[in-house]
Amino acid sequence: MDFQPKLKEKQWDKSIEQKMFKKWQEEGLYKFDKKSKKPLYSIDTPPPYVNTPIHIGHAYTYVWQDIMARSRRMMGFNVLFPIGLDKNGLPIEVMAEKIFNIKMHETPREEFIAKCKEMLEKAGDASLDSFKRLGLSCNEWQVKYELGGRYDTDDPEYRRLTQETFIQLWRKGLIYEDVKPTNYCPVCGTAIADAEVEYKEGKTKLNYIKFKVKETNEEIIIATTRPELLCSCKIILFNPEDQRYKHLNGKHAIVPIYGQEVEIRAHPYAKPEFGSGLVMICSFGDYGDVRLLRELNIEPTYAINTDGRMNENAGMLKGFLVADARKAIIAELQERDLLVKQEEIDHREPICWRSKNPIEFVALKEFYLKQVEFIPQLLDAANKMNFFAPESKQILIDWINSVSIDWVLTRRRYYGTEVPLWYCKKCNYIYVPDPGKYYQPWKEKPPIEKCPNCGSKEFVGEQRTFDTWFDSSSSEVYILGYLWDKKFFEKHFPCSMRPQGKEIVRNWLYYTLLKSLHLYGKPPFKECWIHMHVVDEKGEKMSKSLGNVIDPHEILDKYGAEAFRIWSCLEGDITHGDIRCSFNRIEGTSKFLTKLWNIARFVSSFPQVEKTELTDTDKWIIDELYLLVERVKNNYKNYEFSDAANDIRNFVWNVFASHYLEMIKVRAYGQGFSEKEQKSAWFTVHFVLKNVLKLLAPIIPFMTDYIWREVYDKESIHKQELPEINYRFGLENYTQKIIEFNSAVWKEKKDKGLSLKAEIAIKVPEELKMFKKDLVKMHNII
RNA sequence: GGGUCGAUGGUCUAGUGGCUAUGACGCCGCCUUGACGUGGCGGAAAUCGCAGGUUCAAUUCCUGCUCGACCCACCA
Repeated sequence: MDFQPKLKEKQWDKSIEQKMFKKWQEEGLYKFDKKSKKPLYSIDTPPPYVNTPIHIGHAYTYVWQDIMARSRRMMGFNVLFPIGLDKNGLPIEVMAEKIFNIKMHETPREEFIAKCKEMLEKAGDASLDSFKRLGLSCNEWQVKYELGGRYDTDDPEYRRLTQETFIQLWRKGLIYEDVKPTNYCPVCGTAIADAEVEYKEGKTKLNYIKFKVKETNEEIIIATTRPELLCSCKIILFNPEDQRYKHLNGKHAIVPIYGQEVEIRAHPYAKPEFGSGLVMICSFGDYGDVRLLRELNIEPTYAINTDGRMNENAGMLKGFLVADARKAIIAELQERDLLVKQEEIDHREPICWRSKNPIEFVALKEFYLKQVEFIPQLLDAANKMNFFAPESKQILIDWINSVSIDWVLTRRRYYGTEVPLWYCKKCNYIYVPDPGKYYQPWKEKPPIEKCPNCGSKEFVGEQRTFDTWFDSSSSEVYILGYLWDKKFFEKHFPCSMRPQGKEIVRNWLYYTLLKSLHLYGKPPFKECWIHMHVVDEKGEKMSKSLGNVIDPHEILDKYGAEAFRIWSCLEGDITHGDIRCSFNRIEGTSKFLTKLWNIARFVSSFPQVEKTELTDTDKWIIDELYLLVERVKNNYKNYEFSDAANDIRNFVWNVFASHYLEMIKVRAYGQGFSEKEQKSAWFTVHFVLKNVLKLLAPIIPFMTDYIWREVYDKESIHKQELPEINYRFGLENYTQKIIEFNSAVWKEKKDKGLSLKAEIAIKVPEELKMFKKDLVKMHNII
């Protein structure tokens, strides 16, 4: 009998991948079925920034999300797996400013927005192409405004949702307006949230300045890094334990140059060992100042304006930029012999996460969302979500516990979701529109004729936009169809899964939790998968400045998506720690693809037959398969894809191929065995292959589907469920012994310089007697 | 400064209070074996980050340190 494999080529052809992807799209394989009776599994994927190409970390984590989607689909869930693109906020504006060489605040708003759109248009959807090459099984790639649809965060519909959440929060009394010292980036020209503040290590000068004590006329020395803020000095502190200054308690100091009298007081904030042990508290030099003036209930004097320049409170420094003001005041102090010395010190400066410029504290009237008073509820809700890995939950808990002021919602930017408010020109009544429409108050009239309060017909539209995280933190509401199918939303909220990076727990996950708790009274997700980072060979973060960033396109071009996907599982588990990648091994891990391919080729050369009475060897491998299936299904359930992949590889290569297939080869060819025994082998090889393909389908979807369709079925493997093995024979304990025996025979032949086909006289151990016939034929034992 | 996590052959990983520490990639040697040389068999290669401690016994438990990642923080 001549056996012809159904798979002709000797290895996987990666050019098939994109053909398969196209076929999947044509078939609508992953389209979301709203009417499905299956339980829903919804994934709130992180929308990547549209204008930056995806890097290796993205590729890795989106592949893992795809494995989540595919494995849940094969576990019988109706999977909602939409893809979004983030097109909101500062990064878009900054990019547009750079490309067109314009300044936002010097450009008419309409025109600036048009420029942003033009830029986004040009940038295209490059990152989506990468995702398609990786084979992600998202429901839709282009269709918008429906369940499973692709979305952009600057879609008018998305913005309508953002505005609706604001209106609801407003009506619940959770939003208020207040003047507070606010983190402000003079370069971006906007208030920024605590979560947007970064720190930069650097050197700065600590200036020792002479003050006079009013009551005693004695000279005291105060060290400061912010001499330009002398004008806003409010109080001077020393440590209660500091004997040097005890006598000054309750006395007053006269601030040099400006002459205001400020109290001197004991307070533990002052550290005796720093500077002179005396610290001046200004409004505001840093977070310490903000906290202390709040604590001591002292009215601040703001010295810096929103343009980053000193104001009239700074007297002679008025109009200077902060950095220039510092130079000028130091020169003035030297002139008047008030500067004792300067020391260079290391310190950490708060900077804006986007512009990387130092932030200042300025007085701004902004809208706030209440969060501080909800910390116990937030902790409670956080604890109701299931985290993978469990220890990741601590990142969220720690952040919640550190929240100390409410969330500043408003930004003075253009390319963002508008705050939907109008103000009555006459009586300042704040008009909040009904939800249901996307509002642009800066260029539209309000949807009412006259002020409900005073009857005036003149309104001013709100100019500000929201913090981008205010948009992002409703993504799970958006994808669950809130805007288009409230019933569906209500039935399926909370969302099943939030996959995201550990670095944005404090904003994306936290803010989503906050809004969800405020609006729906429960946590937004059932499960959160928090991933660590892909780092370079040395364990260091990949960044453009270090030049160690790896573009996944190189790998996709060279090895294909399947190689990348199997590598991303075999390389390690990004849930528990950073992944240190070394790409010289991607070639090695992808060898498994070739092995699997050839196993399938071999198996495909035998006829597919009905189950007959099985031989013991066949029963044994099915027992092994059963155990594998149970372990892998459990791995999939718990998102342990690395364990699953390694386990499957080990079974397929080191048990099934190396031992089982070698043992049954002669029988499958039918030499010296009955037809019944031959058919038992035929049945078993296909049975194992079919189930192995199903187990691997979430990880390597292209190749498994290709083999499946060539060998088994016209319909995609991705319509199958994970295997359910109903046979048990109790023979799994023999595996180790079989492997040992075979290895011993091979070694013996090798040691004797014999060909593997050569006859050999060796005794099959008594305990392996049930496999004796196969073993004898396999090794040509005489 | 504080917290969390990580560190196992050249590389990536498994693992455990106790025989000669798992597997893979790479490397070296040998081998056509009716799927696969993108294969098979064999081999070399690790004082399990460093220094202490607990224990009869530690890679595994404890303490300190170094390095890396992430987060937090009020040192002017």
